[in-house]
Amino acid sequence: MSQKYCYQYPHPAVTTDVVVFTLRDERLQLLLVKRGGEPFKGSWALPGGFLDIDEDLESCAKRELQEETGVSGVYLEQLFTFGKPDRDPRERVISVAYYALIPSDRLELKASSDAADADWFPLDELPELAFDHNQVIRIAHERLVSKLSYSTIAFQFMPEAFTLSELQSVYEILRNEPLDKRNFRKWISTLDQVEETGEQRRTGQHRPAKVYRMKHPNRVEIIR
Amino acid sequence: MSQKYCYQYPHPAVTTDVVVFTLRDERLQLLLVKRGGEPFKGSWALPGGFLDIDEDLESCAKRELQEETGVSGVYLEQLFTFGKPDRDPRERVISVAYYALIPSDRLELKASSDAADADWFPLDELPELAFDHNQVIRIAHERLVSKLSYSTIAFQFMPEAFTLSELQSVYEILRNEPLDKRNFRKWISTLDQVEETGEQRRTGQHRPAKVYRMKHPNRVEIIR
DNA sequence: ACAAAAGTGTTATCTCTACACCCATGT
DNA sequence: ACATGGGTGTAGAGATAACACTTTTGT
Repeated sequence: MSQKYCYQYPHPAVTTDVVVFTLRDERLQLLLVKRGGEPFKGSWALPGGFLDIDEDLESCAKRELQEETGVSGVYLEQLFTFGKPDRDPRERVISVAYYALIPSDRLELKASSDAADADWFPLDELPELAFDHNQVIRIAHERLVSKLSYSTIAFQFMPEAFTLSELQSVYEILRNEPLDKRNFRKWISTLDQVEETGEQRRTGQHRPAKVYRMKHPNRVEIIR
Repeated sequence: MSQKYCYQYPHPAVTTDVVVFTLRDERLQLLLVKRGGEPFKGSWALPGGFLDIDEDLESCAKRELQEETGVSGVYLEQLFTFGKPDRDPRERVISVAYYALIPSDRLELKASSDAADADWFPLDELPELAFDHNQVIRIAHERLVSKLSYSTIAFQFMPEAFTLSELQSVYEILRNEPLDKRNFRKWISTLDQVEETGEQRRTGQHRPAKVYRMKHPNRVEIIR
């Protein structure tokens, strides 16, 4: 095995890892992959991998996400860079962590991927994780929760078309508390971020709900 | 010149850069160093340098800060990681940027340092900068301004003992607008972050001001 | 007709903002 | 005695939170 890339001073390896959130079965869940190689072979870990030498950091995170899940075009944001000297037993590794939000209608995992096995786990039922990934997840969750209150980031969990009750349910799951329906709707209308599609959704033996879409589906607005 | 550190795959270099803010002459200023070597020799740049292979990222930022300014024990927070493939002409360099806040009574620069020349520049009178450092500074400033409104980060600019008028002046400089004295003091008192030292400051021909200190000088609290 | 979620306004409470005068000191 | 910044409270406006009934559909 050749060692052909040589430097005057030691260089760390650089990876990106992605914390992929979704809402599934009324719970906040995230994507883990089972490691196929050492170290931590057989453990669950965040999807991620080494940075190509000519690749932008965000491109690397997007590529990993695409390779593991087949998903692209979702909300992705840099989270934090982790670099404790001993966080990887093989060599010095700096990990630039990102987090992503996937709408609940796009969470079919690509069948065959780099990682033999990938699956969704509820945030409060995580298995033991490789590396410092528990810490990465904790920080990603804190960021997500705090962004809830001053941005429209939660909209990134919504499919293209949705009802206001569905949107309210997303906020209730994320904030883990019931919200008042009238106040919620008043608040949403002040945000000026959604519009009626004109469609209705008839589901169950009750009045049909108006269907809405986001005015700017790819934008996360800072509010208040 | 030997190239003795070899890897199977190419590795980027990793640096930390630090955006050091202070308040000086009633203005928000930041610390720049003049580059002594190529590339961008003679240009002003952020203090920073290469990560030692067994060094934690934050330790590296602290070390650079210490080497350039002689200052330690100040507020330091990771900002963002910059990694565009062409941001350094020598080789691929990933820069983990931090920002720091220095109290206005500790800004004497160490005379002899790595960087031959180091100086404070008002944020709105910056020279041309090396690398992508203009972008780094822009993002650091945005972060600082946004943290102003939901944390006690501005207190990190204060010396150990200060008057409420001095504190108000800090907020006025940072927010670039005058504030109402009574409302400001009411707000400060709801934060429950300062206490009277019992001392007074007699300066000029007017009533002396009560002197305050922070209750938790090293903590930045999330407020509101 | 009834069950079930959709939809819709008003009032009370709290928070935020505007605003002006007396106080203690140095000269 | 006067000039200077230090120190203090109240009232109106705006924002937030609490709260219940009617509508439309499927069975």
